[in-house]
Amino acid sequence: MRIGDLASRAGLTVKTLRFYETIGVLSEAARTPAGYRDYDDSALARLRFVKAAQAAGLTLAEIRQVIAVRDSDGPPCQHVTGLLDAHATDLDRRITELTTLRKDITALRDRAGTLDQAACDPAGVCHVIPT
Amino acid sequence: MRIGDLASRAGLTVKTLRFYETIGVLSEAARTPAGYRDYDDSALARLRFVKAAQAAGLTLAEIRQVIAVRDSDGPPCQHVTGLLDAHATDLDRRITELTTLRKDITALRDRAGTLDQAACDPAGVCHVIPT
DNA sequence: GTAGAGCCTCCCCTGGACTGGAGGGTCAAG
DNA sequence: CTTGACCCTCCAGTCCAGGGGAGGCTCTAC
Repeated sequence: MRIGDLASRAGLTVKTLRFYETIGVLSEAARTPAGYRDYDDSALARLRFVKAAQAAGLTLAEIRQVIAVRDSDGPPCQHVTGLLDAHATDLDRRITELTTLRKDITALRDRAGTLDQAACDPAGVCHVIPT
Repeated sequence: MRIGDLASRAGLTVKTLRFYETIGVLSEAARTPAGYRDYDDSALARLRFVKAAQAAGLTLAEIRQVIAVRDSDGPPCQHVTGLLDAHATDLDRRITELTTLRKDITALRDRAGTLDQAACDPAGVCHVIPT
């Protein structure tokens, strides 16, 4: 099938598929005599994996790595679970950070209600944000 | 004071200060006859505000806007509280997304323990990530 | 007078995942 | 035979907050 067919079947754009090829997430396709890319169903399976892995929080660079492991060392399951663990740890950290920031913003917002706008000092730009 | 002094007092780099000037977060400084930037204490106060606003989650583009409002319309307090509210809403959404993703990863990770690595199908790259 | 620290401008680089456009070739239908 | 949809490559830009380094001036201390 041609790139446009594959793109619409996978729910992606043609641009995205060519981009995936350049970064090594999608392997180079066969070509028709005219130079058009010619894909088979394995490409679609590959793209489904890429989408699922992205949904699981993996980056395209990581996904490319996983594919490389699969192609050279066999089942990349251990590598994948390692990535999942790393992402879980990272997510915990980020969620904590964002939750802290959320609380800080709430505190600032609450305090803002008690302030007199006329008392806002130009030197500090705005007293809603304490320096 | 010269740019290096201001940078160390503000806890920033010289590069950062020049960058802030180009994007309009720090106003253009006076120059010595040799062309060196020459700052007064108001620049330090400005930088303190910028850091505090960043810590509150505002982007440099938003901070520049706030400063512009201050310089043309007076106290930007209302503008600032609006930004805080918008960021709070955005944070709530992002925290929800990340928490959902965290749960999904935990589920995948738990399921991975029950899978047989030998049964990992090459066509799907890795069965730890269900497509 | 000379070393070294500090300053200047200018332009490119990063990461992440694409997107847009220019300029041109190919294919199927009418 | 032409129109329009589709395909090709290559270049460049998006967002965000800076960092790196070249090539060249200036200032201070010894």
